[in-house]
Amino acid sequence: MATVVESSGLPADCYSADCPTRQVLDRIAGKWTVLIVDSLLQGTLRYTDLSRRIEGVSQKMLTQTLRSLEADGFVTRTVHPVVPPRVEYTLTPLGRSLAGPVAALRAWAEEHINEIEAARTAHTRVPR
Amino acid sequence: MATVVESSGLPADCYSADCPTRQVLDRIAGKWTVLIVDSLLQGTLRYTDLSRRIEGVSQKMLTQTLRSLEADGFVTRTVHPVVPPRVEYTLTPLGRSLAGPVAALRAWAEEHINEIEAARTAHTRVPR
DNA sequence: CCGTATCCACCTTGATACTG
DNA sequence: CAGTATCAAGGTGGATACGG
Repeated sequence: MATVVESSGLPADCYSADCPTRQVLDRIAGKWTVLIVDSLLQGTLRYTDLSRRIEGVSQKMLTQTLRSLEADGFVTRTVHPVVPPRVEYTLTPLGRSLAGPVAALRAWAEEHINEIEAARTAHTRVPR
Repeated sequence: MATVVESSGLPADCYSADCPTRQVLDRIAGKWTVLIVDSLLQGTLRYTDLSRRIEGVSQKMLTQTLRSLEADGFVTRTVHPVVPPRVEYTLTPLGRSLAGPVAALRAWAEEHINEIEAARTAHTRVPR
């Protein structure tokens, strides 16, 4: 089951769009995905709950992101046939497991953001 | 040193563009950043080395990505004043440390990509 | 060898209006 | 309540040509 690997640690197909890393990166890079997943980590939420919780998201983007998260198996969508409609979104085990690497990334970001901003300052103060 | 946290695990400011997580996410989400960092993990490379190694990258994007990586303190750029020009790129300690969370993400992606693709197939086969 | 400069096609996002 | 439809704006990346 050894995968083909270049001289670096990166699989060869990571230059193409269907590289697993690329696909996951593109997903979590979206403006709303991480916020939605994080909101659902504690439990099921309704559509309106999400839209209130995630400040600034438009109906279009919330729906669109939820739909693709559903398609990828990260959330389940449950429609209760009542009036008024009641639609609930819940993380799947896959969705919950995504929170792991995202948390690692967040930890790294918060640990190193000062260093990054210092570099930016130093760089702009000496443009050339 | 306690940071303000919402009822979820996500810092409150993660709804804004200057949230550390958002900034780092946007950086590594770029099409070329991960490939460049990975290429430089083993050591210094010249501009042309990078362009040959990273198949499909245009001069514009390679230069642009390297410049912003430099501005953020991830790589150093060394110009040797000779003819023909010799410019070398090297990862800083900060740049090398970024490889950690990225590797975690890659490992997760490769571990779960089958599950994701299975979900996609199941979803398209039952559109409604 | 190592870039810069321009132009352009695409894609993502957001605003707005409407509906079962 | 929980969406869909449509349109417009901005940003990202690529092709191409040229320069020190």
